[in-house]
Amino acid sequence: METVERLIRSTQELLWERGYVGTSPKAIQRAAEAGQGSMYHHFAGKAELAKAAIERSGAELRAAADEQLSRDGSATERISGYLKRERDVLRGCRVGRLTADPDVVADPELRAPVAETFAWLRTRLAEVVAEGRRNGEYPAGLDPDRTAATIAAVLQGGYVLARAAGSTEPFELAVQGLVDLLPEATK
Amino acid sequence: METVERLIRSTQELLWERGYVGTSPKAIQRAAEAGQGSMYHHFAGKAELAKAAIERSGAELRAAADEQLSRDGSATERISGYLKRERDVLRGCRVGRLTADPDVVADPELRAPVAETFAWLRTRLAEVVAEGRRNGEYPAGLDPDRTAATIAAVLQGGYVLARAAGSTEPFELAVQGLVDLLPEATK
DNA sequence: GTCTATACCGCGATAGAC
DNA sequence: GTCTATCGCGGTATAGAC
Repeated sequence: METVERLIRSTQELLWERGYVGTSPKAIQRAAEAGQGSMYHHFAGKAELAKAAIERSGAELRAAADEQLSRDGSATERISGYLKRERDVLRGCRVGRLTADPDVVADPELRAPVAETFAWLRTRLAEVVAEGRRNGEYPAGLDPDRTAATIAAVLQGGYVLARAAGSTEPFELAVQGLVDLLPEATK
Repeated sequence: METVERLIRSTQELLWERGYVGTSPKAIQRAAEAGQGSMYHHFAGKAELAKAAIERSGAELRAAADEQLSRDGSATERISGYLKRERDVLRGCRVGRLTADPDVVADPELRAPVAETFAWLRTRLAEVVAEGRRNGEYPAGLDPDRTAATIAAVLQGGYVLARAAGSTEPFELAVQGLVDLLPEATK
């Protein structure tokens, strides 16, 4: 694999694990098996490399979510499938995690890919809810944008509760609790 | 105010803002207007001080939540009141934020107060849901533990979405979306 | 493109004076 | 109890050789 690629992937992993403040150029170089000079040749500094890594992680999150949400089935089936797909719950969300980092939130260049990822996700979820509403699965009164935000929040919050507990259980409870609350098909 | 008290409160603020890795003893001393020797006289080190600060924040979170959840009103009214009480949404949750910190999650001493806080919160919310179920407000099939986890997750996830967007809007959408989904009183 | 050397600063803590 | 001095280490980057 080329150096640039190794640098980006190593940065993705470290940002996921330790966040932006907790990730040093030196640690990235070690993980990527790249030298100091090599890293600074390809990237202006930590921030620029982080930006590339965050964009990559955002793209991967979108692809994975879209894969689930574009399957066949009812809206609830697709949403439920997305929520329950295999996840490394205790590692948390690689994109959502970054919102805890003040340096990421404060820097427009770094926050942008995070913002875009969740904007896309909420829009995509709202489409699925709207489809369910159109075909009579959901009542006309169900607001797609609100429901989409709730679904995305349960996931992100589920990670928080799981990491707090040191167990995947609260995540699974939260997800199942949400699925329970989704309106049943009004056949 | 006494030195110890100033140290704890300053640490609470810094942990909220910058997390554990992002908070240095020097920054704490500056914020608390305490000297180096003073801090190390009262606390063995950064970890011990952080533990005291996290315990304090957890106690404050529990008190604030209990205040809302113990009011008069239906279960949905109390839950809704808790979700919609005034919050500094863009600052996020001072306790939930810590789950992003690998050093906190890895250290049992630091994770314990975080775990206990959310365990308490989920239990308290489950009580409210169970009360709503007993008095006929909620159907018998509604699972209190699941629903409680979902409510707590929506809050924590709402913060994540809001910070990602740089706006409180996704938080408010997620909360309202959840309230919409809660069963209406079967009168 | 990648290497090594160098720089400056802040981190987290200890030591001992007052 | 609080102060200043000191320590070893790592963060983040620049410079210039190869």
